[in-house]
Amino acid sequence: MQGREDNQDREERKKEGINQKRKTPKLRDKQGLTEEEFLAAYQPGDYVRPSVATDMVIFTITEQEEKNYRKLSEKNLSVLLIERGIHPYLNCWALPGGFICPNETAEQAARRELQEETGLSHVYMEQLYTFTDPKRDPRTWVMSCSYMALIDCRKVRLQAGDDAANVQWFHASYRLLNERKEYHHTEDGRGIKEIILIQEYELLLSPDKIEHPALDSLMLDTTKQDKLILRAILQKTITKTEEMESVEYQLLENYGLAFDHAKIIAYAIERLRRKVEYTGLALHLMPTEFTLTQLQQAYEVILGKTLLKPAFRRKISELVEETEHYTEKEGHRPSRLFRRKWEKQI
Amino acid sequence: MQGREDNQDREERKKEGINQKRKTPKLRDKQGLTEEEFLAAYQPGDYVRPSVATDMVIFTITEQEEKNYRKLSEKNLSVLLIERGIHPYLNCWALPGGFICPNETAEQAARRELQEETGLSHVYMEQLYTFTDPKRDPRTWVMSCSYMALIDCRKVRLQAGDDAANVQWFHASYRLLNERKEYHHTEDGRGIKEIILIQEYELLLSPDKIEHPALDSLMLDTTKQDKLILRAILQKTITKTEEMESVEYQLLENYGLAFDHAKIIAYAIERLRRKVEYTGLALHLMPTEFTLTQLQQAYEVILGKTLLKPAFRRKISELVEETEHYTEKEGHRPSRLFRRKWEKQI
DNA sequence: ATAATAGTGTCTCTGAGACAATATACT
DNA sequence: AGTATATTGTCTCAGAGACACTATTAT
Repeated sequence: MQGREDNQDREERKKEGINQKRKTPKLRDKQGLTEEEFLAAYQPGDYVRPSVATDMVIFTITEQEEKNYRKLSEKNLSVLLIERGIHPYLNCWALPGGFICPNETAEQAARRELQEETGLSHVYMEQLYTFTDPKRDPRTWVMSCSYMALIDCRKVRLQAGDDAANVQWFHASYRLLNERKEYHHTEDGRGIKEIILIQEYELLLSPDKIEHPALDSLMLDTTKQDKLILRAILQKTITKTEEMESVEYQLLENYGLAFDHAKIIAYAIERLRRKVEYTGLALHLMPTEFTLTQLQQAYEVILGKTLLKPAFRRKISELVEETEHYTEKEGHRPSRLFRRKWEKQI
Repeated sequence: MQGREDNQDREERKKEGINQKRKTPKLRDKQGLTEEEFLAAYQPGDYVRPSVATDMVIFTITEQEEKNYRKLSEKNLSVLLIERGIHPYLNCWALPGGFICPNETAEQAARRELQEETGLSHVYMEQLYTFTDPKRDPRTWVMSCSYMALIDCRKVRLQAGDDAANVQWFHASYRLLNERKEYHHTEDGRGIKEIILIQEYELLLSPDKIEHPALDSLMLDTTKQDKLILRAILQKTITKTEEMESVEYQLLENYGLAFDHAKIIAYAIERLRRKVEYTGLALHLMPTEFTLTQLQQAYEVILGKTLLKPAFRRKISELVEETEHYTEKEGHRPSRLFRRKWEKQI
């Protein structure tokens, strides 16, 4: 029953509370109850509560096979999506996720989901944002506590979930299409009251070519696959006044993506781009041993711009350490393999 | 009733969904239903849902009166707390906050709460983190979607809430007491499997001296006030392995603060310290016109260290602009007043 | 006059940006 | 041999840190 919890759970809560040293337990409230008595008598109110789900934006770097044996393969920033087998948004693609159970934290729920979908458990993960628009789910009131995970897709065996839906990496492209500014002047016309910056971003998600053996079993129809491009237009409105500033996202168009997941993905990409600049976040996308050029390519696909090699190497030099291994059979000079210098970074 | 919603709400949801261009509505699922039919027949499941509240960490800069007329007043970073008049945590101090209603977003709920408590509506606010430990509230399953707000306390008329509890600014001090590292080696003893960094932080909250006229009406007993110092010891555990890293907070001691609010405040202070370094966030704590020294003091109390004047002025020069006003009767050379250059920062 | 802060000048050092030059395996 | 990438070197310029010096008011 909604809001009802078993006695064991109640007992545990009480212990938790009492274990924290505090003065409250002996105090009596206006009804003359101690905290212990209050909690024993407590009945959760019968008002409406939201469902709370976690949605995960799982990033990885995928690569496309090159025809020229000498050239390096082109890299992409990719996101894992699942095709929905049920209403609402039937046959649309959605982020992996699920409802949070009463005995777990949101992070535990997210890790459980990640494990089910990819088989991975020890990966980098961080909480992104909690989306609470009451109309974001057409069924009922559902909040989404979103997470971002960074993984190396080579470690993954993709598994279609119980609901027999497809799972697929989608190459993500997120770019600014246009922007405009509005200046709202004060009544006397002498100052500025408010500035609004309106930007339109395009989010494109196209299925990655299947090169991984584990994906063959999914038997996706390749001809159909080429036409499948998910597309969303997001309007980002930044409002500034002297006192405050606020950012708001709106979905102007949305083709093939479920719920507000285009918003969540856009938010994740923005966060990733920002954090990559000042942390070693991108290293979580790499295999154990990698070349510096591979790492630079990862940075480049995330930031959407090319970087100068010497500057890049200087910047990340404290984050990596040399191994004694080199690449082989690459059609050009072999390059040294590096690994994460994770021990030092604490 | 739990999970039940009225028809009007159902209608609105349906429209929202349909307004988004998508292919789903015509599709039929395995039961042969279109999305419209599915939603019309949809009954929310009768499983347990969490309550979701917002908690707000409202920061401001308060100042203590100096005896020496020449010296500048000492500044503090302060947080607004409310004394609880009911169980649980009766007579403990808590962050302002409340439950989210089904017709509003978390941010709207937070702004509503801020308005009730301080009378302010247009202030800087950002979502912090969603705390989901199922045992964080001894009553029942309650998640907290936390927000941080930055305000100028001179604009505030503090109002005791309906539950007749006290409202008070608390000077916040948050500092590292000690840290230790543990290295867990691999079985063969040749490498490192895991590094754990354990830090203990002390969070102290002491009531600010009442200097604001609006606070006089609260008639706090000053002798009692001096003894009232809230104190929490937080243990921050950072676990690193080659693949992942995770951060966990634990409350080792907690005197006088309700729930896990010490964790939320600590998280907010850490976020504020980080963001102040690379944004103009601190400007939201200032009055409309301020001296550069005042602004520097705000930075200093947030970061907990002194800054060099010329370097500081260079760094924030793009964020502020001159006015024609000067301070007066200060016992030393008057200083120019500046204001936020908010129009340019977009 | 003096205490205390306001405001500016400048020297040094570091780090990022930009371009150049050399090295090397694989077909 | 030729190609494409690997790797290192260095010049310049901007910005942060550090210290010093001058200016100005109320008591």
